[in-house]
Order: sequence, then C-alpha cells, then structure tokens
Amino acid sequence: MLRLPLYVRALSQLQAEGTDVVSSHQLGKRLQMTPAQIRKDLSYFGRFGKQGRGYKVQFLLQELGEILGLDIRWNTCLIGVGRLGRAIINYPGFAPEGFNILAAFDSDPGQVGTPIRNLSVQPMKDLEKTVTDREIVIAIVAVPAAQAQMVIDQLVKCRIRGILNYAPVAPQVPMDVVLRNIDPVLSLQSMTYYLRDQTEAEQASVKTTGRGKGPQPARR
Amino acid sequence: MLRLPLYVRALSQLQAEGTDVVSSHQLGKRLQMTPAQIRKDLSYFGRFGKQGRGYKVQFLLQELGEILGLDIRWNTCLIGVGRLGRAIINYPGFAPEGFNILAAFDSDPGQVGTPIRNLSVQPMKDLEKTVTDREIVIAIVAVPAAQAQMVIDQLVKCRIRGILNYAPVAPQVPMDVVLRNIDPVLSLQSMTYYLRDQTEAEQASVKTTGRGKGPQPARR
DNA sequence: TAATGTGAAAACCTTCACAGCT
DNA sequence: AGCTGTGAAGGTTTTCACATTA
Repeated sequence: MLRLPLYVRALSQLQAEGTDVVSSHQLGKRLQMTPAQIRKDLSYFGRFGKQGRGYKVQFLLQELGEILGLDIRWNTCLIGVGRLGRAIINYPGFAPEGFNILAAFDSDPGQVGTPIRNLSVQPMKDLEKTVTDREIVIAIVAVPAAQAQMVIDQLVKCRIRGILNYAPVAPQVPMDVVLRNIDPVLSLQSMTYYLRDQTEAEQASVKTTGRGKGPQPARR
Repeated sequence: MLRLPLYVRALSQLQAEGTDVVSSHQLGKRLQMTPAQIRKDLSYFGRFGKQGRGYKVQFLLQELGEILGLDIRWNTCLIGVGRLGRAIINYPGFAPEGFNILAAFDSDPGQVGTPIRNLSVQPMKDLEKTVTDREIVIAIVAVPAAQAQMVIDQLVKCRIRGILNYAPVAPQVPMDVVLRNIDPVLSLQSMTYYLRDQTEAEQASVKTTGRGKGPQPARR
C-alpha cells in the first residue's frame, strides 16, 4: 500500500512525457525496484497488463487512482496555525491531488479570526460542528508536541477518519483511525547510524568507547 | 533502525517525567508495539536490561544515543529557500537534536545574498567549497520537483553522505549515500485507500464501477 | 515474582523462474 | 520475441514461549 502512490506518481510523469505503454522493467528502473516486485504488487489488485507488451500508462493510472481513492475530493482541516501550520496551508501541493483544506483551527485566542489564505482561523470549540457540517474526513495536525495527543483525542471524538500528524510524538489512536506521521527529525536520526563510523574516524574524536559489540552497519 | 529513534524519544520523555526504570511492556504500551519486538530490537545491539527489573532509562538512552550517533553534532545545509525552505530553516526542532544548518543555497540569483535567520543565501556554485570547508555531511533538499534530481546529483558530487529530500520525486542516489524522503502527499495518498469505501457509501456517489475485484482492505 | 534475552516457530515479504499470452 | 501473472523458493521480520537471572 505504501508503494502504490509511488507508482501513481511515476505513471503521471510518464503520461506527461507522452509515454503510452510501460513495462515493469522500465518502471522498476525509474523507481529503483525490481520488476518482479512491481508485477506482484499490481497483480494483487487485478490484471492490468498485456503480456508481451506491458501496461498502458493511461489505463493503469486510472485503475490505481480508483483503488487509492484519488478520484475523490478529500475534505481536510488543519489544526494549529503556527509557523508549520502556515507553511502547510500555503503548500500548493495538496489541492491538485484532491486534498482540500477547508478549515483551520487553533487553540490560541490570539490566532482565532485571523485570515490565512482563503479561510479564517476558528476556535477549537467549533471543531465538531465544522467537521460534521463540511464532511471533513482527514485532519492535519501541526500543534506543539505537548498538545498533540489532546488534539488528536478531540479529532477522534469528532469521527475524523485519517490523521496526518506533524507533531514529534507517537500518538495513540483507535484502530479504525488511519494515522501517518511526518517527522523529519526521526528521519535524520535514522540516517545518522549509517553515517556515524566513517565521520567519527575523520573527526578523530577521541571517544574510545567500547563500541563494536553491535553488528556492522548493513549499508543499503 | 527506523525504530531506534522512536525508542530514544520515548525514553527522553520518560526521563523528563522522572522515571528511572522501564520494562519492555511499558515501553510497548507507549509506542503501540509488542514487548517482544522491543526486546529483540534492543538485544540486537547489546544486553541493556536487568532481568526481573527492566531497563534503566538513563543508561539505555545514553547507549541508544551513541549507537545512533546522536552525541555528534551533524553539520547540515539547506538547498532551496522558497516557502518550504524558509519553514525548514526556521523550524526550531533540528538544532536541539544536533542537526545544525550551517548554510543555505538557492539557484535563483534574486534569492542569493538575502539573509535568513542567521545566515545568508549562497549561490549554487559555492556548494562544493562550503560543504568541504564547513564539513557538511547532510543536505536538506527543498527545491521544486523538476530541479530535485539535478541538485541531488550535485550534492553527491560534493561527497554529501546523507540527504533529507522534501521534493516529491523518487531520487536516484549511489548506494553509499543515505536518502530519506519527506512527502506528505504520498502519506495522504497511502491512507485514502483505507478511508475509501466507507466514505464512498456515505456520499452515495453513483459511480457503479466494477470494484470488488481487489481484496478487502487489510487495515493497518 | 517479574522481567530480560533468545532459540524456534510463525508470519510476512521479496525474488525467482517459467507457463502462457500477444 | 517480449513481457505479464503467478506458484514456489528464499529471505527477512515478528511473535512465541521459556530458561535464566535479579
């Protein structure tokens, strides 16, 4: 499931380039993955290809889009209009993909009422009503870590079905709410492991800790 | 490796809360994972716990930090100072974790020279010299999709060792460069699959497409 | 008693290899 | 000839279950 959107993106590109048909091998080269992986993934959802030819770009794109629900407009709201929240609301990449931010909320009374882009910041107490009335399904959370779980609990109560969380926490949600986290610091921290030893040598930092107990870095 | 930073964060929290010792079970509850998983993960790097008691928070935190290289200061640069780049450079979460943005670059001559926070935007031609001189190891890429691969190729030439990519592309890098992607749209698209059917029913959208060929959503 | 560390089992995911279609 | 779709093989990750130790 995490790879399907990747295929969609590559196919859009191919379409823009005017390519009509693509093989699993060509797609694999673009996305740095094996053709077998791509075929297996696609075969899970149907038989989209033609043996001896490949996949029709247009057709496959359409099919994958439907499977993922990219043909639907997804009503979305933003919680937290600090620096990060403002950057998100001004990011031009969401709307073209069908993710429309219809409302923005903040718990800071100083923020409430201020206009951002085409909408004005609402107080948290309006959350439930707005989510229901405007049929908002997805929430984007951009509040400080300390408030994140509380905000997410409120969202869950409003029957939000998906949450894109930017706060650096691991929130608890019921199983029927889909959660995705965006956390650049975690991403950085998970890469330093692979950078560590080489850099350490260069720096000749004299820390003679008893490392070497752990296994060798399995460099991708 | 992707989970270790999660443990570090949970442990920091526990430390801040004044907890001395934690069991795999307690940690698991916080992070929504099985105790066995946590024990296996940790045992891969050493024997950090005490049977019958659990793990000393302070000690485990220290050990994991060293394994991940969080005790090192990582010199970092930013490429692209548009809206997104500016948000990144102003994000206060990197520096406390040891990721210092020491330089910013942009290919737009109009941007070059403008001051942002404590540094001034440099032209791309300075990249190699600055990266070398200031011992920059990690680059954060926040340029438009169309330029991303080109910029990343330049970074690779400068012997950058890690790249945090915000551009919505799947860049190609040599095996010895560590790449992490931040892509909120992909995250959203990978969650809509699980939201689709229910919402569709509600909306009573009359699209009577022949779905149902695919398997049922295997939630999470 | 309470929890770790760890072999073994189970589950899951990826790759192989080839029959079969165009 | 060229490429898909797919069982089977191979590999990796997770969970189980328990001996061991504080």
